[in-house]
Amino acid sequence: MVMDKLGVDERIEKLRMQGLRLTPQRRLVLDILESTEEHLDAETVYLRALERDESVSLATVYRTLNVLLDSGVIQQRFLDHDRNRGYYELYDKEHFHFTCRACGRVIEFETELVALVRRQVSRQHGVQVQYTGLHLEGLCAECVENAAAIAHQADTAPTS
Amino acid sequence: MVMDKLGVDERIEKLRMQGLRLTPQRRLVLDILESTEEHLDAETVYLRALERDESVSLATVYRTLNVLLDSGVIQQRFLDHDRNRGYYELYDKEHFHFTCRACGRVIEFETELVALVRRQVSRQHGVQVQYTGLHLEGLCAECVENAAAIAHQADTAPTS
DNA sequence: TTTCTTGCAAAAAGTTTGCACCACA
DNA sequence: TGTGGTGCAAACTTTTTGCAAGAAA
Repeated sequence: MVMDKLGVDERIEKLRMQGLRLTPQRRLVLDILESTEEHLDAETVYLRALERDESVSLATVYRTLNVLLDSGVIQQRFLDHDRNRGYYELYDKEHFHFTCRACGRVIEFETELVALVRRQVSRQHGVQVQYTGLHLEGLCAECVENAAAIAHQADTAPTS
Repeated sequence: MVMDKLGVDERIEKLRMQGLRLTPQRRLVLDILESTEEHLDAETVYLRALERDESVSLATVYRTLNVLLDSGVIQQRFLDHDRNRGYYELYDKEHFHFTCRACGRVIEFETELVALVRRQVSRQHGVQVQYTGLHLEGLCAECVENAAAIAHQADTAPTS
């Protein structure tokens, strides 16, 4: 069974069907998002686009991202807690993110519990859920140890 | 059984313990957040603050909100999907939000499933979860009906 | 009285937009 | 060829910051 991952072509097809033109810039932005596991902010997409086409503009990147968002080909997430900036990624299978507050690493995870939450909320409030954003923050395995060490220091070195 | 809701005084005590000064402005911002069920963006807090003190500045509101955030007295959420702007609310019992995409209404809900998610992710990835953001979007009960009507229209009015 | 906080205004940071030119379909 | 997309620069929105004056502790 093939992943429910769409190829670039299928996404492009999705755009076409909406009467959108297929410009090199759009192809480029799509390809950038297609070829990474990361969640990129608009500026990063722009910088990567520049590497392949010196003449693209940031405005076009933003416009393209919005077009792709509207087409349901990509999605936008707000990952940070201290910086309000959108991050973009392909609209593939549903997954969620854990951000390490110490090292900034992002861990993706899946969970079937979210489906339960949706059902629960739908039933309790009569709503129809179209989007679920679940985002965890904390310390990753590596940083937990460091934090433990720091906490210990703090313990032994009391007032100031 | 009394709610685990903190009073203004307790929050203020929390600030004091961190060596922060208790200015009228901070009291004001805290009181504004204390006396609403809503999630306010910085500008709304500012506007409400102005009603009681003509001389407060937006900069102070932002600075105060950040101080309160750092003190763990309030928390910041990103609720919108199309407008990236921070919303602030008291750090009380854990709850989550559903935003109606049609009318903008925000419904708060609680769920014990989130605790399960945390445990699941902690176990699977060895991380330590410190914050959980869960945000649903969709249509509220009222808007579901309207949407149904609109969808029906779209069905009967095909190409273009 | 010392240090932290405020107000003001200016600057940042992120995103959108008007307009003339350009290129997909 | 015509409509929609692009680049550029300027505007907009949200948030932060430098600095001198002001006020908690």
